[in-house]
Amino acid sequence: MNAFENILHEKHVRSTAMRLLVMDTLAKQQTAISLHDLEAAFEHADRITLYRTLKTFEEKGIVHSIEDGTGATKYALCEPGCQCSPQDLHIHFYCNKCEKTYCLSKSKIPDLGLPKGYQLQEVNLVAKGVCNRCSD
Amino acid sequence: MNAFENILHEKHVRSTAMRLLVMDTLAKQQTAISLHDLEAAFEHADRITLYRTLKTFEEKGIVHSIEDGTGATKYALCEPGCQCSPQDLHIHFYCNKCEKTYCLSKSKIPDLGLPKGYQLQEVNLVAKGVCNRCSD
DNA sequence: GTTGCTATGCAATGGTATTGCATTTTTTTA
DNA sequence: TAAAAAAATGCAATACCATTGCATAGCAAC
Repeated sequence: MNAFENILHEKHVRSTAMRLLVMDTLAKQQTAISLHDLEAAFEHADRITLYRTLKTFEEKGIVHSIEDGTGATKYALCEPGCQCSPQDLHIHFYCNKCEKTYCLSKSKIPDLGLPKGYQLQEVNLVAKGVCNRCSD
Repeated sequence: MNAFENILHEKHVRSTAMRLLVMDTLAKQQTAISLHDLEAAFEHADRITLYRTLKTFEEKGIVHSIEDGTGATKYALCEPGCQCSPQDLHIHFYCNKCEKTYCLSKSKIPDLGLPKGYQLQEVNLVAKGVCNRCSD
């Protein structure tokens, strides 16, 4: 049983060939990718199956999604130990030059100081600008 | 010349009946609204004209847009003096119960502490949970 | 008043997200 | 092990939001 199978088992998601392939593909990315990107990484995979795989992964806390404002939701594998609670979440950075969305895993979301009465459940924070690779 | 006409003039946008109506409608909202919502506020307005009005307003810094993850971009009037730079920006809050998006104008975006080499230009921060009206 | 630019309105299109249903695969149970 | 149940997959179809092209109307400058 390899690492991916372990994760699926831990998260109570059945291990299938397709799901392992998707995890493997996501793990190889340097950036968060869209459904379209994921589809392009396979030769003969059905878009809908990939879509539902991502949705299942998201529900079960295997990937997190990012609304980066491009119109296409991006997905990336969660870090080990991530519960997807606001404290676990990190900043995402969308580069206006290379048009990629990066997980800044080490930059956690700062305390937001919400007004009284607001109950925080999730945070989607996307910083936009020029990434370190493009700013030379 | 009323307040809205002044703003349009300052921002170098021509004052038209349609644009003044849109500003008026936006000013009356307690929340950021979508193009669809805006359309519903008028009886006989063309969707595309409203779309382009919002786009023009956004370009000229009259409104700001929020990607709240619902799939439909939300718009709200900028505060007086807003330059839409990261320092001016505030947190948005999407309520999972009433499904509305609020501008928390007094809650500015905290310092993000981006890694070296990342140049910040814009920030889209949407906190999600239950708003103070729905949490009683 | 005429010319030219801008705004408006209608039509059409493209892209992403999502659901329904039939079929296959996997798991459970007898 | 075979049958039954549950879940995953694949194809088709759809809904919704965003966006562009083009023709017309309105305003502004000369």
